[in-house]
Amino acid sequence: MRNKEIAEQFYLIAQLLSLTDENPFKVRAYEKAAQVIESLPEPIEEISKDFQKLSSIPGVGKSIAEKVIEYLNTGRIQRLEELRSKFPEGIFEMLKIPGLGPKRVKLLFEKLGISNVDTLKEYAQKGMLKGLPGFGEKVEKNILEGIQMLSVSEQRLLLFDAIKVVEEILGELKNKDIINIDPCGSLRRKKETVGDIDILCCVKEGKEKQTIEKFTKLSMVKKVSACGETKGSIITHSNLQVDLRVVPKEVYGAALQYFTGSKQHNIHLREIANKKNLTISEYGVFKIGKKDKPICGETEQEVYEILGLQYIEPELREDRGEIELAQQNKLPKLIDIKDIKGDTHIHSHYSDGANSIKEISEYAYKLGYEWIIICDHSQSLKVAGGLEIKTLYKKIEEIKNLNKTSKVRILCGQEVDILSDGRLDYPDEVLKELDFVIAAIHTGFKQSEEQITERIMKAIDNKYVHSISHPTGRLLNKRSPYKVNISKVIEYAAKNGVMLEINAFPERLDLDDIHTKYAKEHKVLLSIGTDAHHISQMEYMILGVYVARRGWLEKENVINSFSYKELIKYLNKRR
DNA sequence: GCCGTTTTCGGCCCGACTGTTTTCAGTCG
Repeated sequence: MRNKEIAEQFYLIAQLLSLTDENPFKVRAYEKAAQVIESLPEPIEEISKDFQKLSSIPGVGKSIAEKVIEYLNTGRIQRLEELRSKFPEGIFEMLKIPGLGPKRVKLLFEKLGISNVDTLKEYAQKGMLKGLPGFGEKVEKNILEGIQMLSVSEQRLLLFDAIKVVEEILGELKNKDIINIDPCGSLRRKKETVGDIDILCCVKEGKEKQTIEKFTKLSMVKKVSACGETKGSIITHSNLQVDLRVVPKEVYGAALQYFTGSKQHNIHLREIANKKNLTISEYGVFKIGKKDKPICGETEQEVYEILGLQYIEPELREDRGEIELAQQNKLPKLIDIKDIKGDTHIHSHYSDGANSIKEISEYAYKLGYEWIIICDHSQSLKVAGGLEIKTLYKKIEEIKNLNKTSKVRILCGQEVDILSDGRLDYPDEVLKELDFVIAAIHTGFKQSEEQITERIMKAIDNKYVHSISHPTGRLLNKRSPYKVNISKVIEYAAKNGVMLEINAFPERLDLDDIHTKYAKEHKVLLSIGTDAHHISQMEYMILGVYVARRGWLEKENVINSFSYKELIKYLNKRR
């Protein structure tokens, strides 16, 4: 699957074009195409076999389609090479400096010949940028600070960590002057990682400025980058940017909609608005030409309604077809945390978990679950305390006994290693004694795409395997997925009635949203497993539900919504 | 470069803040 790689080429073209005098909309067109290609669940190399199909992808026209083909055939794009030859490599790094955009980078390059960050730093330190049009004392200082930032924070924050930060901010900020306060942006859309944090609020009249000032003095603030009448922007000690916007109550919904994004979703909405002779901003929906009073905007629902759209849940707002479905009133009814009746992947102290099965079952009861599945590691995974067959039988016995008194039904499962040759880590006569088997790859990450894909498909062939755990093996910010043709795995799982897991561990979230949606389209059932190694981690379930929602799943698509009776019926049918 | 129930040409989302400016350009989201 080369979608990311190809999208990257178009992002580069867009960046370089922004340095030229080209039509800015051309830049946007390349960016849009890159985003669309990045979000495709199918390998673009497959789609490209049919030029018609490729060029009919919204945002991909004839010219970009040709470039995709060119890249697939030759490994390069002529247009990109031309652009590259005009600008040195160091330019890309300069474009990453916060506060420095294409216009100024171009100016620096053309007037002073500056083409990398180090040179820029020298010039700025010596005060040699002043005098260029638009460059003053402050700009010089901001560039130096921007360079500082560049070296420290490259990574995006895990959703789970971002949620914690927001809780802290809201806790400090809340007082009687605040009427409403909500995190927006990618955090509200529950994206797997978050680049910065946007918070929206409305306050009692006359308290706007005061609220922003209080925000810029929070204990976590390292630097205040903006402090105006309606907006404050800070950098925290951990180099995270947090923005606060204050808006009037009458247009809170319009602002919430606007700041939730995504950018592409909003652009699409505004195009629809324009066709209806309307215009939308964070201050409401207006008739074109009548900017004095908004038609509506107190709630998000109103905004969608006036555009002739069904309300769209934040998790869907990525411009991946949700707007078209909303026009036809055909949006999926997304699964909710309340639909969850059990967890399919919890480790106990039999392997590397911290708690006993009894403790886990008691905690599950507190969470309101009907059932849980205890999946420990299998015998070859020695570092994680993988269970020898003898111990596994002891575990089966213990669960049988616990079930006599337990308030939640406990199923005995195992997370069984898919060995490097595709065999499973227990023989069939052992597997058949288990209620639930999830198969997973923990070794041989370096194998080729063919090998890994084959391994997983072989595991799917085993009639005792119910689900494939963390199907791509990625760790956010740490490790790329192993090379696996995941769309092929999804199609094969569909054919064989095997589930795929949405692993809800904060740094996994694997499957991701895009392939979860692809799995649904192929009628694959998903299992959400927290992979908890401590009972407190069973709360990660919500993260799995977020992925499911971003993948358009309804409760029917997720085994965790099954009652105990339905679950057993389903599992027996499979055998 | 993309796209089309007004169009195959002429549009393409919208506003806040900053810094350098005397009315606006650049950047960001």
